[in-house]
Amino acid sequence: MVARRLPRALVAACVPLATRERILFEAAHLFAAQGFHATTTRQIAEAVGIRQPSLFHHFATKDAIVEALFDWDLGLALPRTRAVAALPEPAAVRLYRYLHDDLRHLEEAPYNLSGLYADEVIGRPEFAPWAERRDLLHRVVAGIVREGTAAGEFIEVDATLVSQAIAGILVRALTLHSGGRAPGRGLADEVARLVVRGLLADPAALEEVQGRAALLRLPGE
Amino acid sequence: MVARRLPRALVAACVPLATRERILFEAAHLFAAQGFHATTTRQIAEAVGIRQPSLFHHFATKDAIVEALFDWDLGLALPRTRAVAALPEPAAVRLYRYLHDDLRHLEEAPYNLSGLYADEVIGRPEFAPWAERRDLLHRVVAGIVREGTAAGEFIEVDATLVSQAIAGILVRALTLHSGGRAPGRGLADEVARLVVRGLLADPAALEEVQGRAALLRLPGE
DNA sequence: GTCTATACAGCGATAGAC
DNA sequence: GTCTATCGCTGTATAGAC
Repeated sequence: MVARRLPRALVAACVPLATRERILFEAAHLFAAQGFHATTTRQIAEAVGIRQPSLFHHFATKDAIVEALFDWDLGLALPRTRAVAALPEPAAVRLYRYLHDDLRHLEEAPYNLSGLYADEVIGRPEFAPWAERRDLLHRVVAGIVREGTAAGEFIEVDATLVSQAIAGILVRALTLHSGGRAPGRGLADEVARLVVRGLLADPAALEEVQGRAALLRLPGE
Repeated sequence: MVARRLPRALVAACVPLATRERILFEAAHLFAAQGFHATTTRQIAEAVGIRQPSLFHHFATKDAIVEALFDWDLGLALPRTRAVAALPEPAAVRLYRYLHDDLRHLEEAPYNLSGLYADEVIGRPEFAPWAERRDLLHRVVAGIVREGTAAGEFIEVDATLVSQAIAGILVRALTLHSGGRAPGRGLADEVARLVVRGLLADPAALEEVQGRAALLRLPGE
């Protein structure tokens, strides 16, 4: 799947994707820019280059488009995060690796996913299963932070607050990235360094943490 | 204005506010929970206890409600932040004070403002003046960070990335708070400590920074 | 698989009585 | 200042031809 490593604009311009994929691509971008409710099915259809009713041949409802995007994102991120969290490594290393991988995943995504995690979307009762999975992911992250504090690696902090702050940073960093920042310039490492350094009882340990995180082998890789 | 220091639920239940204020209060909460576009004028009216057309006696349009909320928030935060940024103090002290004051402002707000800063609202062309003011505030914050790095107080970081990360944390911390966390439990200081510690070249200086920030006297106080 | 035509519900906003 | 009644528009989704 080399397409995921190319700049999004190139993908959109050159690669002849299936209509279903192009709907997901254009819908995600419009959701990110305008919000879900402000984006009409007519706008999505126009961006794809088809008529509005033709959308409904590929997705039964507008909500189904959102579900497909959630599935693509959380369906991958949640198992991977749990795998990282379960490794027999220091909490700082696991947290670093989680941050790095999540940011890379968002950076390399063919879709701009930053519009999905606003309360107006994921907070709707119809999407409650996805909200649960997101909360579960936050709890896994909070668990790593709590273990790090207990082990003396991290300072004393409210782990829930930290996991929420991380969620806020990730969404926001993504917005910045999709706003034109060159991908691959090290955003993933830059953010991971910033967050982990702020938590480490001994910030001088950051370099070793980053090095060990980079060497981690996840199950199935 | 002692009402601002009471829990919001109490305010809503006991204090007989003017209709205009109650519209702002209920609209802000609905915008935060559902998003702007998903919130209908009928829902706002129902929450206030009047009929839908009666809203338009107090606000000419639905957008005018949003404008009033932006004015209440940014109209106060922007001048205050600029005043803090201009003080002859170390960057760490100014950043700490900004974070603390902004969080207190959000905590004590009679309105839940977390719904306004989603792209679907502030990104709309009609609200471009408010987006400009928000961006200006971010640039002021980035300026403090940049000065801190230049002075050797802060580590080497991308100041724009940091200001975006801070924006993400603030919105998210607010969501957490409005979700039932007890106010006044030190959220403002907890978040400010976390962020400033992550930036300080010498994290041990945090205690002194916090102490000096608390003693800062702003012009006109 | 895409089209034209259209159903039909819900939206913001207005008119005018009280 | 609030009400009832209603307008005009836009939204999602469907029907059925090609």
